[in-house]
Amino acid sequence: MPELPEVETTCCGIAPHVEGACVQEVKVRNAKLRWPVTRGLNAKLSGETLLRVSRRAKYILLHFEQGYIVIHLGMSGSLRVMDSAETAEKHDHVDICFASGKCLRLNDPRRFGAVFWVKGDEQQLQKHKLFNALGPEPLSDEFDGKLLYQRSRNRKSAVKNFIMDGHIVVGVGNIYANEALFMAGISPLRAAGKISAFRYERLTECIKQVLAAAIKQGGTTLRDFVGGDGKPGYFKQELHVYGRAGQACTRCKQTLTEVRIGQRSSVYCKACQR
DNA sequence: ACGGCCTCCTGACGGC
DNA sequence: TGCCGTCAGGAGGCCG
Repeated sequence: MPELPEVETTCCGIAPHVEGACVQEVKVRNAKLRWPVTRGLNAKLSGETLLRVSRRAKYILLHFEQGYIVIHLGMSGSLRVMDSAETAEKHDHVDICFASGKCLRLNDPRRFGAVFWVKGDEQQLQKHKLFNALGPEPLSDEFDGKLLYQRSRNRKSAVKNFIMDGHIVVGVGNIYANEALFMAGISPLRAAGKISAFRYERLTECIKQVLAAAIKQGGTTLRDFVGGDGKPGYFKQELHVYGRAGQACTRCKQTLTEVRIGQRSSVYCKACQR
């Protein structure tokens, strides 16, 4: 499941191959993604230059003169740069083909992903319903312990849900929420409003650390995002709790506990996390 | 404003 | 071998 590090790595991986490229054709084989793929993309973008690739939260932004193609990978999506002539396989839903003969191809088995057009400049994008209420980027200076502390006052929800709420901070998915809470020694079940400023400082640092480590590791797998051989692999970062329910805590050896918080699997150590 | 649940979808997996 | 039920999971939408 693409988490922020995979999305970031995808952006970095594709950017050198598509920035400055001229769109020849946009092929939509299946428009039924999370939302219908914007109609008329081919007519709108043929002949236009892809100016820049960037990212906001887990949305990948392809900048054009008149607006943005916004891509979300959902749970199972991947983007690769390949020859346009390469036969499309099952779940290859959208191609953005360039005059160079290369294309950007979206594969998404579960179709929780999205491809849509937002007209206008950056200000217009910011005003978009999906972007106007987003919290800061987790790796930015704007995201700090003070912010988490202040915004969590009087909140009764579990801290794990709190840090996964994109209105508070973007890009913290299930895997890294679990890992950061383990690293910070905080129970995922603890009420967000009952955590001290001191512990939020620590949690903030842990979130930044796990994400930065994963992104750094992603840099070594950049080649996976280019070419037709297989699908991009996600990072096999050493995980301390996620997916390890029933196994021994790497710190104290006690058996890790699994609970469901907000329909999501959460694994933690009852001894190390309070 | 907040919290909790629902929904989209398919591959993987377990049971028989 | 095959069929069927079950489940995960990002995150917006909706309801109370």
